[in-house]
Amino acid sequence: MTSEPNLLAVIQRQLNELNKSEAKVAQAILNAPEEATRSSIASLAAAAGVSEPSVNRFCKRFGATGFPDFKLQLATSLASGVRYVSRAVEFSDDINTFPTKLFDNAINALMTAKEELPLKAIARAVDQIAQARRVYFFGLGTSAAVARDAEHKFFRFNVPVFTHEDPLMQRMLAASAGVGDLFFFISHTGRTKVLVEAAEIARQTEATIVSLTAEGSPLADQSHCCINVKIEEDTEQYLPMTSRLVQLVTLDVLAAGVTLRRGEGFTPHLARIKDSLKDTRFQTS
Amino acid sequence: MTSEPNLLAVIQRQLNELNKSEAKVAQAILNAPEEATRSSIASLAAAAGVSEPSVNRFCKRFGATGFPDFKLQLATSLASGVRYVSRAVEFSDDINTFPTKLFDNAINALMTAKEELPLKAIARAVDQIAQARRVYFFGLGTSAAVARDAEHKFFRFNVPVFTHEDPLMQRMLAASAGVGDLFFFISHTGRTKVLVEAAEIARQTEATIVSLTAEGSPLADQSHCCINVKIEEDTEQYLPMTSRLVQLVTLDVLAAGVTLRRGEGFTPHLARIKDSLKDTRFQTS
DNA sequence: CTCATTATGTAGTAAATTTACAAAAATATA
DNA sequence: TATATTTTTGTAAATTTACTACATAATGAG
Repeated sequence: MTSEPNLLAVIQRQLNELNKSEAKVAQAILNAPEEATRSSIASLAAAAGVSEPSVNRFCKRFGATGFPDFKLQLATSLASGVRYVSRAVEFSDDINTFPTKLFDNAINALMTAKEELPLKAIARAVDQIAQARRVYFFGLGTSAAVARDAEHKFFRFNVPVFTHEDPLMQRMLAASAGVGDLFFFISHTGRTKVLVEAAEIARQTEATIVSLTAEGSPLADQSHCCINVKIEEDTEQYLPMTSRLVQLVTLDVLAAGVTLRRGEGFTPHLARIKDSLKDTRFQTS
Repeated sequence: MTSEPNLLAVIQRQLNELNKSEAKVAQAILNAPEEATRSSIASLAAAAGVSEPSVNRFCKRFGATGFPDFKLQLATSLASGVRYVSRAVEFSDDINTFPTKLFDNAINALMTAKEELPLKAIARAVDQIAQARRVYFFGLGTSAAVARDAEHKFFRFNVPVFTHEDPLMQRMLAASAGVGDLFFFISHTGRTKVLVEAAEIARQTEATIVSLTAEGSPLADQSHCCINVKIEEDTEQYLPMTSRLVQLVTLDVLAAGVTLRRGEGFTPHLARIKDSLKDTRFQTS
């Protein structure tokens, strides 16, 4: 089954590559998706201002066998509960609308990322992490929190893991790196100067450089392995919200990959770590 | 729209009360529901061994306006039913399966949380944060990274924000709190001793205590306001993965809530913060 | 057994969808 | 710039699909 998880997102993404009348159809559907699932090809054609065959061609372009099949896929996609592609919070929103919007945006971002996971890069990064003697997670701003989260995950693999938010520490550690050291840089844009500089410094050593960042960015250029996660544009203006979620889950994937690499015999080790926390908690009554 | 959660269950339940040919139709649909959504009224009638109008009548009996409408409802019902299943990573998984599983689990966790958002608690927490003179975000382990992330978001609101991972610092800060101070505790279980103790200490002051944790937990008991997000059980044994994502998005919701509270006039302030980062990045070529 | 009621199917009709083809627009080429 | 070629779009006819009205069959009551 190759049914797309979110048909609306796919339509949204391809909006530019459509020709005039197909774009009109796309817009009509995006405007009122639920209605589209209920309307006939004639009424949708009218709503979009195009002819009926244009609607039909549109449907086939998106992998449906025809209009009814398309409606079915659309309905299925909508049923998942994520209504719209990506909706910005507005000042007119109230408590009943904006929380849902934010959750929807987060879900959409993960769905989009999931569709285009760079599996080869991930596999390679797992290899490199599994072999590393020491791993440094470096990020700044929001990505610093992501790096911190990664640290909490990866230290479980018997590999010394370090995080530093201080750019000067990052530079110095990069400079003193050697064989077996792995620097893992996290950055949404891949253009943060001090981080890129740290990567440049590390690059001059024997260390391996992996980055979770935008393809083609200065940071990616410095990396032996770049994991480029498809980032749905953050629609909100001032807070990076969705990109870090994708980063976190991607790091989960890497952690799981390393665990699988270690094999079943590694489970007791993880269990011991888990047990060590037992006494820090109040028991469930 | 009062669409039933599971149309198949409804059909199953009414099976006895149907007359002969309607029962045949019901059986045909129950045997192959997915296929039914794709077939025409003629082929379904053939499959059931009845006439086309019988199928049509069957559809109307179950609240649909006709056969196409029924198919739509059926498809919707099938889609939403399959959604909420999270699957654990197994040692037999390979690179093509486990990344998808992890993303699916993350998506499911967010969808589940979205269904049962504690809007009143969220609204209250927004109120309290918006009025606070000082906000402390405290978490330990994975939640420390979440707290760090929150710090990065909330400092934008002109309110002094602090995070400390050190339990001793947390205790001391809690002890010296006063009116206008808000302690925001983040904990998946709500049972981490040192965190609960810090909350108890803070509780003896004039400070406000908000927590993002499990309902009914010791930590929740200490809080003036507890935001209980529905946590899909982490199926993986050793790494808390999905719960922190829900926490992060919930904090995004709170941040957005505070922004909306501040009103449109606040936008320039946020823009200034954003601009301040401009020179830290390499320009896009 | 007959009548009334309900259930089911037949056939025709209306609607919706698709196909084939032609006109129009856009693009490339001379 | 004019012409040829390709792509896009619409028209109209063909086909498939769904629905309605009505007739027949089955069921049950008196």
